[in-house]
Amino acid sequence: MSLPDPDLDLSPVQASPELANATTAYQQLDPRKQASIFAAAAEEFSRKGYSSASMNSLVRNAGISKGSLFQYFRSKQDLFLGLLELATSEVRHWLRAVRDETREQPLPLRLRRLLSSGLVFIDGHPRLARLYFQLLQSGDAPFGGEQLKALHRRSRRFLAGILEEAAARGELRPGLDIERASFLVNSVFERFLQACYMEHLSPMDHGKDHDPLALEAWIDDLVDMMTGGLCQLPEPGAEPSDTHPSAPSGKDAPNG
Amino acid sequence: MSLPDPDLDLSPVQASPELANATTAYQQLDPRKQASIFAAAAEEFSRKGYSSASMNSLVRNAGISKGSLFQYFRSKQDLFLGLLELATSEVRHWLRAVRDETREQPLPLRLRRLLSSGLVFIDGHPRLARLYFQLLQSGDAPFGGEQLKALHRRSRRFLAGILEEAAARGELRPGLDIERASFLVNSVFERFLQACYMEHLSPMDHGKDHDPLALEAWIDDLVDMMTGGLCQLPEPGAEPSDTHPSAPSGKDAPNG
DNA sequence: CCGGTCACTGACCACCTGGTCAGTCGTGCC
DNA sequence: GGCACGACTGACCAGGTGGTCAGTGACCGG
Repeated sequence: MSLPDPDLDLSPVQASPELANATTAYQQLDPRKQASIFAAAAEEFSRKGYSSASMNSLVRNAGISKGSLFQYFRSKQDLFLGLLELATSEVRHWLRAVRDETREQPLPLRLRRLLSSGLVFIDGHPRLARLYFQLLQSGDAPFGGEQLKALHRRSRRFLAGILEEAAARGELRPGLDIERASFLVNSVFERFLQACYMEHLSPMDHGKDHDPLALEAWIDDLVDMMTGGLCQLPEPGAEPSDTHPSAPSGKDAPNG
Repeated sequence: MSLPDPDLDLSPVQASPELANATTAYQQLDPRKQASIFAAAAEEFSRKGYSSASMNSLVRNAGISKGSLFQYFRSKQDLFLGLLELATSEVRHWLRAVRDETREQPLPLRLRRLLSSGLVFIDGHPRLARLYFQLLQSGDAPFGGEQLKALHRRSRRFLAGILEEAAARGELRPGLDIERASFLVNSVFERFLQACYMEHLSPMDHGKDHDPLALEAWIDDLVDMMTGGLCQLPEPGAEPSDTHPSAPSGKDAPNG
């Protein structure tokens, strides 16, 4: 393979990731060294979280001395924030690309596309993805809730935009609260993507090593359930409680 | 109120919380001291996470000496695990109670009850809840993924049981995959409850200081969306993409 | 008033942390 | 060769960590 390290996130995106808070010394560095620092940092932070990550261990894995690292980044926090900014901007670009190229498609298809290309992203950038999700949740990041709140808001706004477009096309139930709907979709999406690489979230069978077909089936079902609902379609005025209507329509065919 | 410290979790449940991994020395302790240790530990761990929590700070807040603490608990990990076991068992009891007392009710109502009594639980046991949710997500806990995986599985199994009962009553869409449905419901539930007290998850307006009515409206909408679906009810054979059927039924009335 | 018991204390331990800086080394210029 | 430059190093720093243990003092039976 052309790239010796398949785990080298970012490499398909740009050869030398430019970390935001890096000093000029870092920017003038040999790109391969930049990459090894970036890789070691992403690995360390994404595995241990901010406060448990050790600069000593990071430096050991990156193959540089501690003195150098602190010439490239003023502090642990600087390095972490730079890394995060890169991760979130990467995720943002990917999300926008999928949104734009599916603009004309009906909602269920769009949602499926979003999820499945989310899987592709995670596959290609495992450490960035881990970093991003860890940021979304863990509370030990070195900044107050404001930035986290903004990130979550952006994430929901993104989905709200997609839902609004669907609403404009009449695809949504009339009267649906977009904000709450996007909260729901957001919850399921983030949880699903996390579950796909974090073993302990685990609804899928991780023994099969990410069988793509099985994951696509998951995606189809999740989107069907979100768009079509868990319950049988209520006949107006009829109580669904103890009647057993045999076949209302196609079994569980997607409605898009 | 009768209890001087409203934050004293657990106090309405049992006077002296029995932490699992405590030594005999702890069990023979003055219950008030037990409670103060428990309170300080829950506060410390739930605010900072496992690895960032400091035994020194904990000891200071509990008003005891470090030597004593390590006579009551052999290690930081022991204390943390005991605390977690208590939190999870507390949550489990509460969940089961709600499940049992709503057994005869239709699914949407049950789901609403689960969510709203979840709010009550969080209100009454803020630190326990924070601890529990932190455990669910943060990766810096002092044990491998197996236990976390089991916890998540239990959480999903609980909801799967409720969905199965609904399916037996014919309340669910035929052919619905219960496992995946419970994953979906679980995602939304956990995320909603977290959002209710963690500011940065934040879809609700936290300015209004937990306005119960607004939260109930959220709950109603979320359950409606999950059971009824986001999209308008598809007429079999009709593509909903570019037709604008004006009023399929009641605006967004719950279907349960 | 003694001696024994025992919960309790906090100074202390080895270790690790993020961060620094005097010194080393390779390089290229004169 | 001599020099200056600057990237790089790792021993070092103050401070914090989880954990220990010799010592203290309150209590109690005799």
